[in-house]
Amino acid sequence: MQYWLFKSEPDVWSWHMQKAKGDAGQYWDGVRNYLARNNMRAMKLGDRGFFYHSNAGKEIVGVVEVCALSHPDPTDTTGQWDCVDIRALSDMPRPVTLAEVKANPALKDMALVTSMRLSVQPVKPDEWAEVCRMGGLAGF
DNA sequence: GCCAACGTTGGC
DNA sequence: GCCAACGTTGGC
Repeated sequence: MQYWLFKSEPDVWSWHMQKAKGDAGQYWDGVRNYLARNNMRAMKLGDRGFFYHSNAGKEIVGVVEVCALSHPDPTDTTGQWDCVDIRALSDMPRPVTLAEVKANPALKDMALVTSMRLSVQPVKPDEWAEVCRMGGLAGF
């Protein structure tokens, strides 16, 4: 299993809205960046991801699961952009802020810090475990 | 609202 | 294929 991080502006698509979709999940549309697209193409069913609120928020608020493999983005007319579906699995008991991530030496190489603008990022297993620990989340 | 970082576009 | 101009993202 691999780990990822999905960024969303809460004004556009929030964790609250994601959770309201329940187990059916939601396709992650609107990605128009090749690296982010390629990351989604590499995802497998059951891969886990953090849900991050950019701009307003700047914190990791929950955990999601990939529930549909990469497929054409329904909002794209050019045929070159894809998306996966994700569903909410759990809240972060304590949201982990960007400031906390930056302040933690163990997370200094996290893509959230080094590739600030990438909207769909890979997360290493040790980074995943550390963020879960910081957020008070066990069993993921 | 500003601006730095950085990805994309397009002229050559 | 290089690189300058431009547009967008996202932290502050």
